[in-house]
Amino acid sequence: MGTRAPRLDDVAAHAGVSAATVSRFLNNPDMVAEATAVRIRAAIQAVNYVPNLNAGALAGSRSRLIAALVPDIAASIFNDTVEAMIEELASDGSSVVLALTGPDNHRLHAEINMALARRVDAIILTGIVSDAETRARLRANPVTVIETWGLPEDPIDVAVGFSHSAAGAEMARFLRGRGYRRPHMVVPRSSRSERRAKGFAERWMHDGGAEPTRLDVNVPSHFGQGRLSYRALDDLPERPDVVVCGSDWIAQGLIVEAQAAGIRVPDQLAVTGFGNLRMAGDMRPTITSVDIDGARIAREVLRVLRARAAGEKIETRIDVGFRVIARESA
Amino acid sequence: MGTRAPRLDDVAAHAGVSAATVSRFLNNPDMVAEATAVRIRAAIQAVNYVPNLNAGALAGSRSRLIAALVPDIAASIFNDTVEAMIEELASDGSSVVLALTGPDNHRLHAEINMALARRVDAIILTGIVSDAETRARLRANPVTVIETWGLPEDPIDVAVGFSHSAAGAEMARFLRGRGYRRPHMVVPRSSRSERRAKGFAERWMHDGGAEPTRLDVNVPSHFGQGRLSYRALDDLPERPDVVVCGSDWIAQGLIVEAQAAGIRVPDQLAVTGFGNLRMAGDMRPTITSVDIDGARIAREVLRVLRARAAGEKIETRIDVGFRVIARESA
DNA sequence: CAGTTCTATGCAAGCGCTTGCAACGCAATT
DNA sequence: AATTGCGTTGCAAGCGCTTGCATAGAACTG
Repeated sequence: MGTRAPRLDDVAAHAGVSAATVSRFLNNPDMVAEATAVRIRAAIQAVNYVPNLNAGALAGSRSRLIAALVPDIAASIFNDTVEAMIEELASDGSSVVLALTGPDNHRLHAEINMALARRVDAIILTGIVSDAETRARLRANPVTVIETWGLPEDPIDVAVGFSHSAAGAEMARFLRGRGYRRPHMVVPRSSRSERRAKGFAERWMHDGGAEPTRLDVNVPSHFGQGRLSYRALDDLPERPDVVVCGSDWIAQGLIVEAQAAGIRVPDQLAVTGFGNLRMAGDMRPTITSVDIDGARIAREVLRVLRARAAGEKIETRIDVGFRVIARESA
Repeated sequence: MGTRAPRLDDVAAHAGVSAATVSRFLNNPDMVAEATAVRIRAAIQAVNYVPNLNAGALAGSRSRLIAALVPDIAASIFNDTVEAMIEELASDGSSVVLALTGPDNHRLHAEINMALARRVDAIILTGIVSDAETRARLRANPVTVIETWGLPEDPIDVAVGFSHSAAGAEMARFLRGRGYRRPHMVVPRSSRSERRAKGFAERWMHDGGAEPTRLDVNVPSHFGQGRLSYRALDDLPERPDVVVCGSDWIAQGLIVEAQAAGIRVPDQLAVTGFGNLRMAGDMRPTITSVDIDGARIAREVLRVLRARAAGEKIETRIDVGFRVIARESA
């Protein structure tokens, strides 16, 4: 108790080897002979050794720390992805420092500084759009930067995501195929949502439809906005037959409000969401949505990190795609 | 670019002082004279210095890293609290390593090891119940451990939370006062929920009511369970007049399913939730719930950490209370 | 004005680990 | 038998910072 925590030397002494060998055993197990490994394992147990990762990070080139920056986690559409990444990375021996940049990214700069100060092995940006200056700053730094969810033309470093405009276009195709004619969009004020809306509108008009109407809402989007968005339909010159929502929460809120007003979904008004949250499949009616495979993104991120560590070349834009999930609401 | 990253010495040389002084400027600004501070600030700018927190952690006694362990974040009732803690700690210059222990806590041990290996300044447990062995292990370690949300009799170190049984009891009192007579409980399989259910039942019967019926559901609880729970009401010998749900999600799902079945809430069936998620106030009908002030918990956590750092004595059980929020659903 | 206290700074010894280099023993090769 | 090569291990020099102790003036004190 009062005695200092055991160090590598203590383990080494106990096992009758040098500290270097114990270090190798810990980091590159197959560099040490099995007979030695056995003794070291026993020694670690015996002295109850807990390595000091800070010392390791200082001496070595890896900190085994990854910074994940997201706008928020209270009600984020990225939570599944973030959760999957944390689990995936944990299985690889790395931990995640989760930093929140705020809906308007106002803490982005400070959190990037934090990440650099900790010498993280990588910075993962999810749902974050960074200004040119920040992008330049990150590019000038040797740290690995992975942008997820989006798929920018010119990634800072590596991007793992999907094309939002393609997702929007696909939804347009889908709804047109189902016979809808007057779509209305509820668009969160984020550049990703904007791109989806643009992709939707372009495809819709390309296929001969009239320009869709739209309502912009603040981020983070939530259930309550769906209700408000429903009421805002009254202000439209013409009643839409389908409302394309920027998130499943908005869709759910809109459905609840519509039903409270005695409107049947989808008969009198169809609704689609985005994100394919678990709730979407459980709602009454179940919500037609777009699924993004967060676990897949997480796996790709880990793959990129491993490739980087091994010094291999990697693609800089990894498309994980999306899937429109047709359900009852549209 | 190809040149090594600037260090403390570089700043020191540039400012014409010793590295020690720069270190002090960074960590205890008021130990250095203002005139010197000015030069140091300029030097930091000039050489574009980013401190190395790993080196700092190794040399010093603080890592400025806090480990927050939670079961999950995809659909967690703790997200508001966790978010508030991350923000609060960020404002204090610390970052949070978020570790997921899984719904059954199966990764708890591994994640505690990770936290200890990183020499975190504190481990924060939220929504986690640890076995006696783990508690003993943590107690044997000098690290600060803060349990939140719960308020155990005998905290590992410090607890910031509220009495779940009191919250259950208060809900019983509230519903009885509103004239309900046949409550049914939907209880997630977590020890906290269990304690609330127990508190509810005891108070209910103490006040002369019959023993409430109950249905246990798996964690993490979600919207879909609410729907299933509604259907399960048919199996009850007698129809309840109010369903007390272990989370707002369950309550919401149950309401949606009841309405789909043509039942009016609360006239024909009342419902209450727990957690006071933002959605609860937006639902149709708005959901009567119990509010836990996550921001308050976060502030208390920071206060505890600061007090510890300053070597002050602190209470080991900090009750932040709860509030029943009466709304339309019950 | 000598003695005492304070304030601001420097010196240098670590903090606990990683890793390049060298060395050793042993098996395979010539 | 001499040489080469490989698999293991040890040596020791850092990695970049913090902090106890010492010091030198400055600012008091009586």
